[in-house]
Amino acid sequence: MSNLSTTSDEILTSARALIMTGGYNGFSYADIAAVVGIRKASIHHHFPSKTDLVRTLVVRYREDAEAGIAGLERQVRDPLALLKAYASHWAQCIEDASRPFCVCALLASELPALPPEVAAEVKAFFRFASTWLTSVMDRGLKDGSLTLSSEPRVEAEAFMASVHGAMLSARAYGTPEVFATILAPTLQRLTPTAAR
Amino acid sequence: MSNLSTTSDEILTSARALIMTGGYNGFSYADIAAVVGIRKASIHHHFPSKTDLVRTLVVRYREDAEAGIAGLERQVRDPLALLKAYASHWAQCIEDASRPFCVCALLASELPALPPEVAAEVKAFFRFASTWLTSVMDRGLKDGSLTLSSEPRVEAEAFMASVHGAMLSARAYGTPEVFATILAPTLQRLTPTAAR
DNA sequence: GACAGTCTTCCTACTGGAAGGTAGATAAAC
DNA sequence: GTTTATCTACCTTCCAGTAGGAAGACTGTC
Repeated sequence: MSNLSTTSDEILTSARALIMTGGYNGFSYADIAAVVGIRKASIHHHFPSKTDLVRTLVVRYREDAEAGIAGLERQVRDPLALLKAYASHWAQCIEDASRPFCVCALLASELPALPPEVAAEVKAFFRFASTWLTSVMDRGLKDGSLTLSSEPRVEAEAFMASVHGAMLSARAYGTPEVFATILAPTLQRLTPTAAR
Repeated sequence: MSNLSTTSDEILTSARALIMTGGYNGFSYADIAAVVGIRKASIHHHFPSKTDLVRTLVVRYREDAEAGIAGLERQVRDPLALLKAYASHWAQCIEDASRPFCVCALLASELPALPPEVAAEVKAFFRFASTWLTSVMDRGLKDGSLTLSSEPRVEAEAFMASVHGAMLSARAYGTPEVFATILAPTLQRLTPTAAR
């Protein structure tokens, strides 16, 4: 059982990287086969259809995100610090080019053209991220560690939009630093005056 | 000469709509042919390759945007009002589903997988939008009609990121109103205290 | 004003390759 | 001896793109 799931993991990993660069229609089974070193047909053994593959990948992506957030919450308590950690996590992923774009952000942009099963999982990712960020904003409002100018839910949506938009700009300009540059004033604005 | 360019315009218009829903690899010449009512081969007469077609489309898209902005600048002088007009233009496009997504935002997300000629034009669009927004922020800073918490250029990038991110969220949730909800606090923050 | 030649636009018919996916065999693992 | 993972070989459909021709519109010449 030790490496029983290794091949399917490799398939998912390479598919994730390929989606991150070109979206759902930007890769094929042949591309994955070339990376993993197996034949196209073997991929169909693990994932009967492309829809299965990408749906599984998005589910896994969300589970990884949930685990990452849970781990972060264990280490960091302060709401502002949580938002900063989240932003700098992405800043690092973009700057070292390891994960230059959010899989679900890219898929969401193509949402109307996606198989319904995949679209549903992408929407679920957005709901998860929104729920978490809203809870962070809520805690920040209650303990005064965040300065909100709107309801927590609206602040959460605005924050997520900034992250996704900043990601897009970093890609468009080809300058990863733009991400951090854009996020800085957003985080600054959420910081209580006393802590500045 | 009256309708000499009509077919090529129809091709560009339908291609734009198709790109807006599924990106560069989300449509084919066959799709356009079905919409316009001509054969695939006829499209190649107007646009020899798909790269030509999409490059032309993006150039046109930017020219249209430039003309739209120029028209807006003639009608509206106040920087804050300009930003509000820009935001509500998109809010309307998204809500009436006429232009549910920015062509260049979608293409930018697939940037690494795009033909270089197309990628270059997409980048040019981002530079144009950024330059214009920076000039608006600059004027707002100088005449005091905007409250900036960073340099004009950074504010401009942050504003553009919010617009693109809000667009994405509206699409992901399937709720167009989210766009305006996210932009509201952004515009609020830029409004001078005296004018609130 | 008629004719000839050219240009524009669109057509049918086709090509080579890539797409997602299937059938069925093989061989090792449990 | 069944299950798992992989293979070769193949299928169908779709893709971008090409060749070559038909029909009409435009243009220059007599």
